[in-house]
Amino acid sequence: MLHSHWINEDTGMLDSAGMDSASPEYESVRQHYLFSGLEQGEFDVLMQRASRVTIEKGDVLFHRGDQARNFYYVDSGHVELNLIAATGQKKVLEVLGPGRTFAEAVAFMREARYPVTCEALSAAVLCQIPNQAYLDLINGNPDACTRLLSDICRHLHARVNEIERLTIQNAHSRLASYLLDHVVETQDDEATIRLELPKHVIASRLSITPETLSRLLRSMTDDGILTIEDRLIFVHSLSRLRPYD
Amino acid sequence: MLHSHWINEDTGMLDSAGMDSASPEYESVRQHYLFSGLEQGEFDVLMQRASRVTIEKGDVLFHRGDQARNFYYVDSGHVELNLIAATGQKKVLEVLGPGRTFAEAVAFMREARYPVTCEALSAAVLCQIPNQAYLDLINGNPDACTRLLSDICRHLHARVNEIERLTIQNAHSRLASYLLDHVVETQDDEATIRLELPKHVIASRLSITPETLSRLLRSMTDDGILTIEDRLIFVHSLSRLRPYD
DNA sequence: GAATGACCTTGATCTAGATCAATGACAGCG
DNA sequence: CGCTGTCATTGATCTAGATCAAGGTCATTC
Repeated sequence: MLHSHWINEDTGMLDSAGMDSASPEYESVRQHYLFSGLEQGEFDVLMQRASRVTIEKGDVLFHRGDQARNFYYVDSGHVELNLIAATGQKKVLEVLGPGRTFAEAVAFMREARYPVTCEALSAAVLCQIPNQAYLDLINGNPDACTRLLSDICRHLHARVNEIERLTIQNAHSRLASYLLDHVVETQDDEATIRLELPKHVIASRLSITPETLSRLLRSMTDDGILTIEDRLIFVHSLSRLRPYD
Repeated sequence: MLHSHWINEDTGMLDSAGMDSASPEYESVRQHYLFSGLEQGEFDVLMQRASRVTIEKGDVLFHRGDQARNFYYVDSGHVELNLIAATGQKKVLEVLGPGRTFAEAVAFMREARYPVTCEALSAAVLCQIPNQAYLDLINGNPDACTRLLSDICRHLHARVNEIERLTIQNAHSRLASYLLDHVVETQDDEATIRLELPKHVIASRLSITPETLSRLLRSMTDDGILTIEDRLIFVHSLSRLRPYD
């Protein structure tokens, strides 16, 4: 279940605590590029219509097909956006941590329904912003509108890349790309990678099974390309990892 | 090669014939929802900066990674947007016919490069519109901006669906979905489908090989679900086709 | 009317990755 | 403490779909 200062479905107003932009805890929201271009007054109005949602690990924030009335900013914790097949197979599209927004693109569809399901990977605190509140704001704010366009185009671009990865790359290359995307430290031909997510989540992100992920990593260590130590991976030869990418 | 009244790369102005909005041949462009909301004066300005491009079958309009300075409206013919792997494999993302626009989403990225390659499937006539011309226009036209947002979100949505098809559906279901999307006539449990594209293009669109497509259609006819007659497919039992979807 | 080339089909074989099944390694908890 | 649940590994097997190879059907061109 969701444990939250929940928004009243009918009035769109807060049931309990509202968000006060003066409160330092929402300064982080203010920094996000979707909001940074707003006047302080505009931002205040927006935050008055926003609310705070606390969810526990495994909670579902919304299901695919639900009416989309809000979008979200992640304060703390992690959530995943996934697709679930009739057969029960799950594909993780994206994992979002603090500072990221999601579902903002859905706000602008007429018959707005979430195209994905959102599930918490850990306890998380979110800022929930009604689509209409934001729409009211950018109507008459061409600057914010252009920024939003650019934001959504980046998403679109990311999806095109994802389709490419799925169709013209194999599991091996997808893993290599993923690893190269998560390097935390590098020097010469070596690098250190920190796996922030449980392996089975990474597997789903890469559209492979946990077994296959395990075997791929195994074969890479056997080939001497890398060493695994708990959640840390040491790449000994970036030049041998990269060709797969 | 491209045979066109080509736009001058440096000045962004026409080398030869410009587009005159008064000319009846551009009325179709005017109808498109990206332009229908514009004032006549705005539209005229836009068309003065647009140009006409004629391409032959197999011509490449732009390559993936090229600087994106224009987007396009299809007057006649068909073009495909594809991705090509290092190994030479090709994946067709989308096929566009008369009345469709493409690459408009790229206009709003800062470092704008085409994320796909555009190739003509047949001789085609396109209307080429400089991104900047359209950007100038919607700057100060919140209505056009919102419509554009909605357009791009629909694209985004389509990509999410595509990813779903690729990851949690198999080739059989993808074909079924494709067929159901291309029904031209239906009654009761039967339907007629017209294949507008060569089978190998359809195959790539579905991310399968032509051989597999041929075999899948074969097995469906063997099962009595459908009959194929040249480019026409008669579905005898939609209820047996649909479950795959 | 042979020749070329674009499509499509069909068969034989191969393979990446899934699935099924068993076992470990831990963490939390009564 | 042993118990239960979660996560990861490893092996054995299976399979969807790719790849390779060979024809077959047209339309176009010389």
